[in-house]
Amino acid sequence: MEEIEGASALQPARLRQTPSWLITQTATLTNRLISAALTEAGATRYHYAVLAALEEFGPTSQAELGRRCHIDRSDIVATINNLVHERYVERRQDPADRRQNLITLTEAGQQRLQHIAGVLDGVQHDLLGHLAEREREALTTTLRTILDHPSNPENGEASA
Amino acid sequence: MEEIEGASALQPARLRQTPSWLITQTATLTNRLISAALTEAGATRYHYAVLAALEEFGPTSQAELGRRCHIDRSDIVATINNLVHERYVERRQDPADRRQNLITLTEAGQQRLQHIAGVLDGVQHDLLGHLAEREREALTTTLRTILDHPSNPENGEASA
DNA sequence: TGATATCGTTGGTATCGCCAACATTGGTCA
DNA sequence: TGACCAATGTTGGCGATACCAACGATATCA
Repeated sequence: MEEIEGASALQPARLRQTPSWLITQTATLTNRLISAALTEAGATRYHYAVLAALEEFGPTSQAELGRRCHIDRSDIVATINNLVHERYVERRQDPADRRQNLITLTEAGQQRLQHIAGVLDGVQHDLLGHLAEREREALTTTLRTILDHPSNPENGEASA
Repeated sequence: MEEIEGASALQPARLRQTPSWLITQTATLTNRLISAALTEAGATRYHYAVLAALEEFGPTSQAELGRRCHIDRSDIVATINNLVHERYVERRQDPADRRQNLITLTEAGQQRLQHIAGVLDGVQHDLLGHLAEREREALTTTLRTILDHPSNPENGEASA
Protein backbone atom coordinates (compact mmCIF):
# COMPACT_ATOMS: atom_id res chain seq x y z
CA MET A 1 0.00 0.00 0.00
CA GLU A 2 2.36 2.63 -1.25
CA GLU A 3 -0.29 5.30 -1.45
CA ILE A 4 -3.25 5.82 0.81
CA GLU A 5 -6.44 6.52 -1.08
CA GLY A 6 -7.75 9.19 1.21
CA ALA A 7 -4.46 10.98 1.56
CA SER A 8 -4.33 11.89 -2.12
CA ALA A 9 -7.92 13.09 -2.12
CA LEU A 10 -7.19 16.53 -0.70
CA GLN A 11 -9.55 18.91 -2.32
CA PRO A 12 -8.48 22.22 -3.77
CA ALA A 13 -8.93 24.92 -1.14
CA ARG A 14 -10.74 27.04 -3.66
CA LEU A 15 -13.55 24.52 -3.79
CA ARG A 16 -13.81 24.34 -0.03
CA GLN A 17 -14.14 28.09 0.11
CA THR A 18 -16.96 28.22 -2.41
CA PRO A 19 -20.26 27.84 -0.51
CA SER A 20 -22.24 27.01 -3.61
CA TRP A 21 -19.72 24.30 -4.30
CA LEU A 22 -20.03 22.96 -0.77
CA ILE A 23 -23.78 22.87 -1.15
CA THR A 24 -23.72 20.79 -4.30
CA GLN A 25 -20.97 18.61 -2.86
CA THR A 26 -23.01 17.97 0.26
CA ALA A 27 -26.03 17.28 -1.90
CA THR A 28 -24.01 14.75 -3.87
CA LEU A 29 -23.16 12.96 -0.67
CA THR A 30 -26.75 13.23 0.52
CA ASN A 31 -28.10 11.94 -2.76
CA ARG A 32 -25.72 9.05 -2.71
CA LEU A 33 -26.92 7.97 0.71
CA ILE A 34 -30.55 8.66 -0.08
CA SER A 35 -30.44 6.93 -3.44
CA ALA A 36 -28.81 3.87 -1.95
CA ALA A 37 -31.46 3.66 0.74
CA LEU A 38 -34.37 4.44 -1.54
CA THR A 39 -33.19 2.14 -4.31
CA GLU A 40 -33.12 -0.66 -1.80
CA ALA A 41 -36.67 0.28 -0.91
CA GLY A 42 -37.59 0.50 -4.58
CA ALA A 43 -38.46 4.18 -4.44
CA THR A 44 -37.18 7.51 -5.69
CA ARG A 45 -37.25 10.99 -4.24
CA TYR A 46 -40.05 11.89 -6.59
CA HIS A 47 -42.12 9.15 -5.02
CA TYR A 48 -41.54 10.51 -1.57
CA ALA A 49 -42.37 14.07 -2.58
CA VAL A 50 -45.58 13.12 -4.35
CA LEU A 51 -46.80 10.85 -1.58
CA ALA A 52 -46.05 13.52 1.01
CA ALA A 53 -47.98 16.11 -0.97
CA LEU A 54 -50.96 13.80 -1.39
CA GLU A 55 -51.00 13.00 2.30
CA GLU A 56 -51.00 16.64 3.27
CA PHE A 57 -53.24 18.15 0.64
CA GLY A 58 -55.51 15.31 -0.38
CA PRO A 59 -56.49 14.49 -3.96
CA THR A 60 -54.52 16.73 -6.29
CA SER A 61 -54.03 17.16 -10.00
CA GLN A 62 -50.73 16.20 -11.55
CA ALA A 63 -49.86 19.75 -12.50
CA GLU A 64 -50.50 20.93 -8.99
CA LEU A 65 -48.35 18.14 -7.59
CA GLY A 66 -45.58 19.30 -9.86
CA ARG A 67 -45.83 22.86 -8.65
CA ARG A 68 -45.87 21.88 -5.02
CA CYS A 69 -42.91 19.53 -5.26
CA HIS A 70 -40.92 21.45 -7.87
CA ILE A 71 -41.14 18.58 -10.28
CA ASP A 72 -41.74 19.02 -13.99
CA ARG A 73 -45.14 17.95 -15.34
CA SER A 74 -43.53 15.41 -17.61
CA ASP A 75 -41.67 13.81 -14.73
CA ILE A 76 -44.84 13.69 -12.69
CA VAL A 77 -46.38 11.48 -15.35
CA ALA A 78 -43.76 8.77 -14.96
CA THR A 79 -43.86 9.03 -11.19
CA ILE A 80 -47.64 8.65 -11.07
CA ASN A 81 -47.52 5.81 -13.59
CA ASN A 82 -45.19 4.01 -11.27
CA LEU A 83 -47.19 4.71 -8.12
CA VAL A 84 -50.41 3.67 -9.83
CA HIS A 85 -48.83 0.43 -10.94
CA GLU A 86 -47.86 -0.35 -7.38
CA ARG A 87 -51.32 0.65 -6.13
CA TYR A 88 -50.03 3.43 -3.90
CA VAL A 89 -52.18 6.02 -5.64
CA GLU A 90 -55.19 6.08 -7.92
CA ARG A 91 -55.55 8.22 -11.01
CA ARG A 92 -58.93 9.25 -12.29
CA GLN A 93 -60.22 12.04 -14.41
CA ASP A 94 -61.65 15.02 -12.58
CA PRO A 95 -65.32 15.20 -13.60
CA ALA A 96 -65.36 18.90 -12.79
CA ASP A 97 -62.47 19.62 -15.14
CA ARG A 98 -61.82 16.87 -17.60
CA ARG A 99 -58.38 18.22 -18.42
CA GLN A 100 -57.17 17.18 -15.00
CA ASN A 101 -56.44 13.89 -13.37
CA LEU A 102 -57.18 13.66 -9.68
CA ILE A 103 -54.55 11.63 -7.86
CA THR A 104 -55.65 9.95 -4.66
CA LEU A 105 -53.51 8.33 -1.99
CA THR A 106 -54.49 4.76 -1.15
CA GLU A 107 -54.19 3.08 2.20
CA ALA A 108 -51.15 1.20 0.92
CA GLY A 109 -49.72 4.49 -0.28
CA GLN A 110 -50.12 5.98 3.17
CA GLN A 111 -48.14 3.12 4.64
CA ARG A 112 -45.64 3.37 1.86
CA LEU A 113 -45.04 6.99 2.76
CA GLN A 114 -44.44 6.06 6.39
CA HIS A 115 -41.92 3.47 5.32
CA ILE A 116 -40.02 5.81 3.02
CA ALA A 117 -40.01 8.49 5.70
CA GLY A 118 -38.43 5.96 8.05
CA VAL A 119 -35.73 5.19 5.51
CA LEU A 120 -34.97 8.87 5.12
CA ASP A 121 -34.80 9.28 8.87
CA GLY A 122 -32.09 6.66 8.90
CA VAL A 123 -30.10 8.47 6.26
CA GLN A 124 -30.54 11.69 8.16
CA HIS A 125 -29.08 10.10 11.22
CA ASP A 126 -26.02 8.89 9.34
CA LEU A 127 -25.57 12.26 7.72
CA LEU A 128 -26.32 14.68 10.53
CA GLY A 129 -26.30 12.55 13.63
CA HIS A 130 -22.89 13.79 14.67
CA LEU A 131 -23.88 17.44 14.58
CA ALA A 132 -24.97 19.32 17.65
CA GLU A 133 -28.70 19.78 17.89
CA ARG A 134 -28.32 23.54 17.57
CA GLU A 135 -26.15 23.17 14.51
CA ARG A 136 -28.71 20.92 12.86
CA GLU A 137 -31.48 23.36 13.55
CA ALA A 138 -29.43 26.26 12.27
CA LEU A 139 -28.76 24.33 9.10
CA THR A 140 -32.41 23.64 8.35
CA THR A 141 -33.33 27.22 9.20
CA THR A 142 -30.69 28.60 6.88
CA LEU A 143 -31.64 26.25 4.07
CA ARG A 144 -35.29 27.19 4.38
CA THR A 145 -34.31 30.85 4.31
CA ILE A 146 -32.38 30.30 1.11
CA LEU A 147 -35.21 28.37 -0.51
CA ASP A 148 -37.80 30.97 0.43
CA HIS A 149 -35.76 33.85 -0.90
CA PRO A 150 -36.61 35.58 -4.19
CA SER A 151 -33.35 34.31 -5.68
CA ASN A 152 -35.40 31.16 -6.01
CA PRO A 153 -37.36 31.50 -9.27
CA GLU A 154 -40.20 29.60 -7.65
CA ASN A 155 -40.87 32.53 -5.36
CA GLY A 156 -40.35 35.49 -7.59
CA GLU A 157 -43.61 35.44 -9.57
CA ALA A 158 -46.32 35.82 -6.97
CA SER A 159 -47.20 39.47 -6.66
CA ALA A 160 -50.32 39.46 -4.50
CA MET B 1 -54.87 35.75 -13.46
CA GLU B 2 -57.18 33.63 -11.45
CA GLU B 3 -54.43 31.72 -9.72
CA ILE B 4 -51.10 33.04 -8.60
CA GLU B 5 -48.24 30.74 -9.48
CA GLY B 6 -46.34 31.08 -6.25
CA ALA B 7 -49.39 30.71 -4.07
CA SER B 8 -50.10 27.21 -5.30
CA ALA B 9 -46.52 26.14 -4.82
CA LEU B 10 -46.77 25.59 -1.08
CA GLN B 11 -44.57 22.68 -0.29
CA PRO B 12 -45.68 19.80 1.86
CA ALA B 13 -44.59 20.42 5.44
CA ARG B 14 -43.09 16.97 5.57
CA LEU B 15 -40.55 17.94 2.98
CA ARG B 16 -39.67 21.14 4.77
CA GLN B 17 -39.00 19.13 7.90
CA THR B 18 -36.68 16.68 6.20
CA PRO B 19 -33.13 18.12 6.32
CA SER B 20 -31.85 15.78 3.66
CA TRP B 21 -34.66 16.96 1.45
CA LEU B 22 -33.84 20.57 2.14
CA ILE B 23 -30.23 19.91 1.24
CA THR B 24 -31.02 18.39 -2.13
CA GLN B 25 -33.66 21.03 -2.77
CA THR B 26 -31.19 23.79 -2.04
CA ALA B 27 -28.67 22.05 -4.23
CA THR B 28 -31.19 21.94 -7.05
CA LEU B 29 -31.68 25.67 -6.75
CA THR B 30 -27.94 26.19 -6.54
CA ASN B 31 -27.30 24.00 -9.53
CA ARG B 32 -29.94 25.80 -11.51
CA LEU B 33 -28.28 29.14 -10.87
CA ILE B 34 -24.78 27.78 -11.34
CA SER B 35 -25.63 25.91 -14.50
CA ALA B 36 -27.31 28.94 -16.01
CA ALA B 37 -24.29 31.08 -15.25
CA LEU B 38 -21.74 28.49 -16.30
CA THR B 39 -23.60 27.54 -19.47
CA GLU B 40 -23.58 31.16 -20.47
CA ALA B 41 -19.84 31.14 -19.85
CA GLY B 42 -19.51 27.85 -21.75
CA ALA B 43 -18.22 25.92 -18.76
CA THR B 44 -19.29 23.14 -16.43
CA ARG B 45 -18.60 22.45 -12.80
CA TYR B 46 -16.10 19.82 -13.81
CA HIS B 47 -14.15 22.51 -15.64
CA TYR B 48 -14.06 24.67 -12.56
CA ALA B 49 -13.00 21.85 -10.28
CA VAL B 50 -10.21 20.68 -12.56
CA LEU B 51 -8.87 24.17 -13.21
CA ALA B 52 -8.92 24.93 -9.49
CA ALA B 53 -7.02 21.74 -8.73
CA LEU B 54 -4.41 22.47 -11.37
CA GLU B 55 -3.91 25.98 -10.08
CA GLU B 56 -3.38 24.82 -6.55
CA PHE B 57 -1.37 21.67 -7.07
CA GLY B 58 0.40 22.24 -10.37
CA PRO B 59 0.76 19.63 -13.12
CA THR B 60 -1.25 16.58 -12.13
CA SER B 61 -2.20 13.26 -13.65
CA GLN B 62 -5.78 12.67 -14.71
CA ALA B 63 -6.36 9.99 -12.10
CA GLU B 64 -5.09 12.27 -9.37
CA LEU B 65 -7.33 15.07 -10.58
CA GLY B 66 -10.24 12.71 -10.34
CA ARG B 67 -9.43 11.75 -6.79
CA ARG B 68 -9.00 15.32 -5.68
CA CYS B 69 -12.20 16.57 -7.26
CA HIS B 70 -14.31 13.48 -6.69
CA ILE B 71 -14.74 12.99 -10.40
CA ASP B 72 -14.63 9.61 -12.11
CA ARG B 73 -11.62 8.85 -14.30
CA SER B 74 -13.83 8.45 -17.33
CA ASP B 75 -15.41 11.85 -16.79
CA ILE B 76 -12.01 13.45 -16.37
CA VAL B 77 -11.14 12.32 -19.89
CA ALA B 78 -13.97 14.29 -21.48
CA THR B 79 -13.30 17.29 -19.28
CA ILE B 80 -9.62 17.38 -20.17
CA ASN B 81 -10.40 16.82 -23.85
CA ASN B 82 -12.59 19.88 -23.72
CA LEU B 83 -10.10 22.01 -21.83
CA VAL B 84 -7.28 20.96 -24.15
CA HIS B 85 -9.36 21.89 -27.16
CA GLU B 86 -9.90 25.35 -25.75
CA ARG B 87 -6.22 25.62 -24.85
CA TYR B 88 -6.83 26.07 -21.16
CA VAL B 89 -4.68 23.08 -20.28
CA GLU B 90 -2.02 20.96 -21.97
CA ARG B 91 -1.86 17.19 -21.88
CA ARG B 92 1.41 15.36 -22.29
CA GLN B 93 2.68 11.98 -21.29
CA ASP B 94 4.68 11.83 -18.09
CA PRO B 95 8.16 10.65 -19.12
CA ALA B 96 8.74 9.31 -15.62
CA ASP B 97 5.62 7.12 -15.76
CA ARG B 98 4.35 6.58 -19.24
CA ARG B 99 0.99 5.39 -17.97
CA GLN B 100 0.16 8.87 -16.83
CA ASN B 101 -0.68 12.09 -18.58
CA LEU B 102 0.54 15.25 -16.95
CA ILE B 103 -2.02 18.03 -17.22
CA THR B 104 -0.68 21.56 -17.10
CA LEU B 105 -2.59 24.80 -16.68
CA THR B 106 -1.89 27.38 -19.38
CA GLU B 107 -1.90 31.12 -18.97
CA ALA B 108 -5.28 31.24 -20.67
CA GLY B 109 -6.50 28.54 -18.31
CA GLN B 110 -5.43 30.61 -15.34
CA GLN B 111 -7.48 33.52 -16.61
CA ARG B 112 -10.32 31.19 -17.41
CA LEU B 113 -10.35 30.01 -13.83
CA GLN B 114 -10.48 33.60 -12.58
CA HIS B 115 -13.41 34.27 -14.86
CA ILE B 116 -15.37 31.21 -13.78
CA ALA B 117 -14.64 32.01 -10.14
CA GLY B 118 -16.11 35.45 -10.73
CA VAL B 119 -19.23 33.95 -12.23
CA LEU B 120 -19.63 31.68 -9.23
CA ASP B 121 -19.12 34.61 -6.90
CA GLY B 122 -22.06 36.27 -8.57
CA VAL B 123 -24.25 33.24 -8.08
CA GLN B 124 -23.16 33.07 -4.49
CA HIS B 125 -24.21 36.63 -3.97
CA ASP B 126 -27.66 35.98 -5.41
CA LEU B 127 -28.02 32.85 -3.35
CA LEU B 128 -26.53 33.84 -0.01
CA GLY B 129 -26.23 37.59 -0.19
CA HIS B 130 -29.25 38.13 2.00
CA LEU B 131 -27.92 35.98 4.83
CA ALA B 132 -26.13 37.46 7.79
CA GLU B 133 -22.38 37.04 7.66
CA ARG B 134 -22.47 34.81 10.71
CA GLU B 135 -25.15 32.64 9.16
CA ARG B 136 -23.16 32.22 5.98
CA GLU B 137 -20.09 31.23 7.90
CA ALA B 138 -22.05 28.80 10.04
CA LEU B 139 -23.43 27.24 6.88
CA THR B 140 -20.05 26.63 5.28
CA THR B 141 -18.67 25.33 8.55
CA THR B 142 -21.54 22.90 8.96
CA LEU B 143 -21.31 21.72 5.38
CA ARG B 144 -17.58 21.12 5.70
CA THR B 145 -18.20 19.20 8.89
CA ILE B 146 -20.70 16.99 7.12
CA LEU B 147 -18.39 16.42 4.17
CA ASP B 148 -15.44 15.54 6.38
CA HIS B 149 -17.39 13.07 8.46
CA PRO B 150 -16.94 9.31 8.06
CA SER B 151 -20.50 9.03 6.74
CA ASN B 152 -18.82 10.29 3.61
CA PRO B 153 -17.41 7.23 1.83
CA GLU B 154 -14.53 9.37 0.59
CA ASN B 155 -13.17 9.61 4.12
CA GLY B 156 -13.68 6.15 5.43
CA GLU B 157 -10.89 4.29 3.64
CA ALA B 158 -7.69 5.97 4.74
CA SER B 159 -6.40 4.14 7.79
CA ALA B 160 -2.91 5.56 8.36
C1' DT C 1 -67.32 32.37 -31.93
C1' DG C 2 -62.35 32.79 -31.67
C1' DA C 3 -58.26 33.54 -28.93
C1' DT C 4 -55.87 31.96 -24.95
C1' DA C 5 -54.58 28.96 -21.38
C1' DT C 6 -54.14 24.71 -18.88
C1' DC C 7 -53.57 19.76 -18.57
C1' DG C 8 -51.63 15.28 -19.48
C1' DT C 9 -48.53 13.09 -22.37
C1' DT C 10 -44.63 11.93 -25.38
C1' DG C 11 -40.06 12.48 -26.61
C1' DG C 12 -35.82 14.59 -26.38
C1' DT C 13 -31.65 16.99 -24.12
C1' DA C 14 -27.85 17.90 -20.75
C1' DT C 15 -25.41 17.20 -16.58
C1' DC C 16 -23.86 14.33 -13.23
C1' DG C 17 -22.25 10.26 -11.02
C1' DC C 18 -20.91 5.72 -11.64
C1' DC C 19 -19.39 1.09 -13.52
C1' DA C 20 -17.32 -2.49 -16.68
C1' DA C 21 -13.86 -3.58 -19.86
C1' DC C 22 -9.68 -3.06 -22.40
C1' DA C 23 -4.65 -2.19 -23.65
C1' DT C 24 -0.58 -0.07 -21.98
C1' DT C 25 2.69 0.48 -18.53
C1' DG C 26 4.86 -0.13 -13.87
C1' DG C 27 5.95 -2.58 -9.89
C1' DT C 28 6.37 -6.95 -7.14
C1' DC C 29 7.60 -11.40 -6.12
C1' DA C 30 8.68 -16.19 -6.84
C1' DT D 1 13.92 -13.65 -15.71
C1' DG D 2 9.04 -14.43 -16.06
C1' DA D 3 4.43 -14.45 -13.89
C1' DC D 4 1.36 -11.74 -11.61
C1' DC D 5 -0.97 -7.79 -9.93
C1' DA D 6 -1.93 -2.70 -9.84
C1' DA D 7 -2.53 1.77 -11.90
C1' DT D 8 -3.63 4.66 -15.90
C1' DG D 9 -6.19 6.42 -19.79
C1' DT D 10 -9.88 5.48 -22.67
C1' DT D 11 -14.31 3.92 -24.56
C1' DG D 12 -18.98 2.88 -23.95
C1' DG D 13 -22.82 2.48 -21.36
C1' DC D 14 -26.52 3.20 -17.53
C1' DG D 15 -29.63 5.55 -14.41
C1' DA D 16 -31.28 9.51 -11.86
C1' DT D 17 -32.30 14.22 -12.09
C1' DA D 18 -33.91 18.32 -14.11
C1' DC D 19 -35.37 20.51 -17.92
C1' DC D 20 -37.78 21.94 -22.56
C1' DA D 21 -40.76 21.65 -26.82
C1' DA D 22 -44.76 20.16 -28.85
C1' DC D 23 -49.17 17.91 -29.32
C1' DG D 24 -54.29 17.00 -28.61
C1' DA D 25 -57.96 17.57 -25.51
C1' DT D 26 -60.37 20.58 -22.64
C1' DA D 27 -61.73 24.94 -20.32
C1' DT D 28 -62.28 29.85 -20.11
C1' DC D 29 -62.58 34.47 -21.51
C1' DA D 30 -63.24 38.40 -24.67
